[in-house]
Amino acid sequence: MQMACRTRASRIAPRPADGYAQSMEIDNEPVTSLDVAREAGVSQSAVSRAFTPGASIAADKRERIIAAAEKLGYRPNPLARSLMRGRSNIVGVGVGDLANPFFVQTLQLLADALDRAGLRLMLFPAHAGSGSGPEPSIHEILHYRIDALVLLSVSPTSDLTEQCRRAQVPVIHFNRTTPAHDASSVVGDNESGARAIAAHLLAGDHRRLAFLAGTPDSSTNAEREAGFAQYLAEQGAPPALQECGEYAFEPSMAATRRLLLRKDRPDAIFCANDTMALAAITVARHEFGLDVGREISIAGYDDVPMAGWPGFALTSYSQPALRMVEETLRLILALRAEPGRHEQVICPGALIVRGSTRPVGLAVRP
Amino acid sequence: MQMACRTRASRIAPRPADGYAQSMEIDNEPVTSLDVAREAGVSQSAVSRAFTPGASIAADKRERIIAAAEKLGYRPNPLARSLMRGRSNIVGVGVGDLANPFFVQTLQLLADALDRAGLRLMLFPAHAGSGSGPEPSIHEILHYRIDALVLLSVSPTSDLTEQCRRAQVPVIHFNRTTPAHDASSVVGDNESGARAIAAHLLAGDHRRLAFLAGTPDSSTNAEREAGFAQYLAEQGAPPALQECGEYAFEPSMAATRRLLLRKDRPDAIFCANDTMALAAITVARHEFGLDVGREISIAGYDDVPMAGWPGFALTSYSQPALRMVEETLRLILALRAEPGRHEQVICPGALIVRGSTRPVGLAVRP
DNA sequence: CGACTCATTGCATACATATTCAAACATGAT
DNA sequence: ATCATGTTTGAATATGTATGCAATGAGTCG
Repeated sequence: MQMACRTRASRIAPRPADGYAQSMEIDNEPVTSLDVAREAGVSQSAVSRAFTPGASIAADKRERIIAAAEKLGYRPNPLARSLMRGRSNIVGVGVGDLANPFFVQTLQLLADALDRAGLRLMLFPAHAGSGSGPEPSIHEILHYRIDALVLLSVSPTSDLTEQCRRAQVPVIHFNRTTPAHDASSVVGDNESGARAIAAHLLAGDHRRLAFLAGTPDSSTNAEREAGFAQYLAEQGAPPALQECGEYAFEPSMAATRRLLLRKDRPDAIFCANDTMALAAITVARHEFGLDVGREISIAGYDDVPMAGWPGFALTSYSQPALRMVEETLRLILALRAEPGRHEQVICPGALIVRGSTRPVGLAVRP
Repeated sequence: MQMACRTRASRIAPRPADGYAQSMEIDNEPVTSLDVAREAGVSQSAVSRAFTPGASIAADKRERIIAAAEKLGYRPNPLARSLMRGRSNIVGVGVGDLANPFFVQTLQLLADALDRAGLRLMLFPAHAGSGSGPEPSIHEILHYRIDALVLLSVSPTSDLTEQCRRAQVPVIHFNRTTPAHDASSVVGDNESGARAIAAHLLAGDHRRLAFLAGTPDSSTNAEREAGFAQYLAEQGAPPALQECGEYAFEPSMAATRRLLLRKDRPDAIFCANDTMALAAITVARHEFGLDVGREISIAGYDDVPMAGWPGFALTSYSQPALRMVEETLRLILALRAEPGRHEQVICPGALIVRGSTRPVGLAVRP
């Protein structure tokens, strides 16, 4: 049972008698463009123009207004501005699973990038509960006249896609493509990456490969699986065993157990992301006593920071998070000029070889 | 060098000739309360009241309006609503370091909780670059008439605190207290937790304890350090060695090396959070070949999900993230009624004993 | 039936800004 | 000096909703 939380409450001192009220204790009323206009002796329109880049206003007058604004502590009210302009400078970001460190990294980079670009980030949960789709809150977020909607590996309902099209809100899928190619997307080069992993494992002289799959209906999983299988087929290698770990830790532990309990136990496992690979290493090492990197090879995908920890030394194919975020930002800026357009961006990664896979040329024959 | 990203662009088909335009292809113009009013044969005020809980309107009329609204796909424009009400239903959330899994977990829970409460989450980066304080963007966020500002372990500048007070925006510090107690806060019971860890380590019959500190100027670090040191002093144990890991992985690896290279190597390390403890385990095991949990004990703080992974089995003191988020939400709702008030909430955790510390009663004497 | 209360209703206005329009103004060319 | 051209300017209006106010109507009680 949970203990109750301790609480200590207090109040701010009441404001002093009205005689002192002129001292700037509490100025609840916010300062508006009209206040600045009066202070600078100009019209409200002029104040607005002073804060609108490219607006028609004399340079000296602008300076006078800016000075008055700073004196009063004025900033244009973003709500009123958004209402007028029909555009809010807000970007909606839907995130499903923050348990995957790759998306955490992405979110942090995206928050920084948007901030530098002067855009606000509205975060909302979009749990891809199978078939249920994102929460209803996303529909309200659309009404904020957002500049764009970024979905971090979230499957959208067709209803949502339709709503965005009608509201002229560009949708950018991050790390996922849509079957219909009816929206923009920024993804890694999943097929090439999977082929690179396959080549690396075959070169390590492994006999029996396995593929630990992620969420079956995701495009990343489909592409990684396809690239892996195709390369094996091209090289005349037997097809890989397969289990599903759903891109999550616990299910991947179970899936790894199933693989390692087989009579024809695989000697190499390619996991469709790093989280699953970390689970596979954990099970192989601590439950089966295997020497990962010698008796069994395990490779992942994403190259999250943890993959580099000495305890894992995970061979992986990197996804360039920073580059992908930069491309996302570029798309956001480009698409708000042309909402109807869409663009698919593919960012190449690189094979990162570490100790979790057997080095090429050092095969251990029984 | 980074390879260029591949790109594939396409345009949506141009809208059909105007003869077909009445088919609902693109309705750029959003539907307003006035449209609904006309459809339902009422005034605009009535529509507004139909969407305002507690407003004075007849039940049957409300139903008729809701029906008309659904038919037209109407939702009140949140920007206009916020402008009128002087409150936006938006909560600003400032986050410094998402490398700490505890804050990731918190952010996810907070996003869910706010969403269920019908509040929007505006995320902004607040890198606690020593002395520089949060980014300037936070000042603009204040102008959104946000309901509250939640800071996830971020040290605010006094300037920011002052601005929030004047704008009547309640500030809630998560996992950090302010020296002046001039704002609300939700924290774990750091002192008790540190004392529990100390008691556990002493009971394990350790001879030489060390404390791996986090960011020196954070309240969490100060409290955990104080609780740990006080308990040792009370029990007559010698004071702990000390190094600083800054709550981050790499610096903690270096700090652990320094500790383990000493002639008087400690046989137990209490790390001020789990991230640092994972680094300590990694170094002890892979660089010094130590059997963690027998030859050396390592304990952390937070009990993040990774602490439970079999590869770490980290003894830790849990911070109840869900409970803390619930309290934060309660505070948000309470404080927007009384902006001047503030409240300190302390949520107790629990000692979670795993394999990374020597079991009590099984001391290995040389 | 009259006076009273009370819940509804619509009109008008406020929220804080951006932008259209026409007028004012300056500039330069003829 | 005249005209054409182009830049500034402020008044007016628009964005989409919430709400104060007075008026309407329906009951209720005497």
